Amino acid sequence: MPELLEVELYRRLAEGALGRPVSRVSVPDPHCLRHTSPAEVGRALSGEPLNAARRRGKLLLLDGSRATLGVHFGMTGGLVVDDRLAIDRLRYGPGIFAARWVRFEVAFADGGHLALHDPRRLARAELAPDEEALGPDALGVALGDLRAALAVRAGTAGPPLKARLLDQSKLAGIGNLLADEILWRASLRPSRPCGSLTGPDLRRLHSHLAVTLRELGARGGSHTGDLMEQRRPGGACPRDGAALERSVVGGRTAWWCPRHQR
DNA sequence: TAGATTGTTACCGT
DNA sequence: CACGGTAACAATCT
Repeated sequence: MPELLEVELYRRLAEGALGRPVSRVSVPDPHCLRHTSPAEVGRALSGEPLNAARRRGKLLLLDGSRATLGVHFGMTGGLVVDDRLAIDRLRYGPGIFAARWVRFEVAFADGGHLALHDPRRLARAELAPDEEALGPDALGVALGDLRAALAVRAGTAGPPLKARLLDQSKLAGIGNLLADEILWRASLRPSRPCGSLTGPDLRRLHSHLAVTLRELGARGGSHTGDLMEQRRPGGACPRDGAALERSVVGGRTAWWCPRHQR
């Protein structure tokens, strides 16, 4: 998915859909609904406008007067409002709109609409999502909250740092690309045990996390990192030229520099 | 073609 | 039990 930066773009796009009465809900692919049915979502949202578009981590929250709709975008999901697709340059996605990829759609009385678009079918929509199951949002996270997110039981090494950064219940919004970029900038190995981080390590990680989100947000998304081009076989560290290593951490592919990431 | 992909979750093991 | 690794999900691209 779309990591936090992409979902924030979707949230801004969704603001254009607020205040417009919902006329009906259609769900071309009911597979995308979790814990609910097309009829129930229709009853929950029809007749009233959406009042707010919020985000927590990678979860988009659309508040109606009677219910809140939560949208997860999976790996390749996007949001469409009034036929405008918020496109990410998904490396493995088409980056184009196709009607058959509209999985869920809210039609407004004024003729416009808001739709969940996903070539693959990993995106999900649900009513009353459990927001509290997510950790604090990574965007703007305070040092103390990051420390708490990375805390481990006394006397244990804890999980690999990257695995914890990807754990949405501890810290919400960081995905695979952002994690690699942040760790590369902070000179920390993805496999570094959380429990081994020193005070200076933690402060360095916190500042790089904040700067990375700000910079990549301004550039246009999670795929605009300095490491992105080299995340491939034969890739070299943009900082020191060392051959990048590839490994699996937290169930995802990690690319990192064995020379400067410790 | 085989293998990879910006995510989440059920399940299994320690 | 808490928590991490793994496979599955699904479709597309190199």
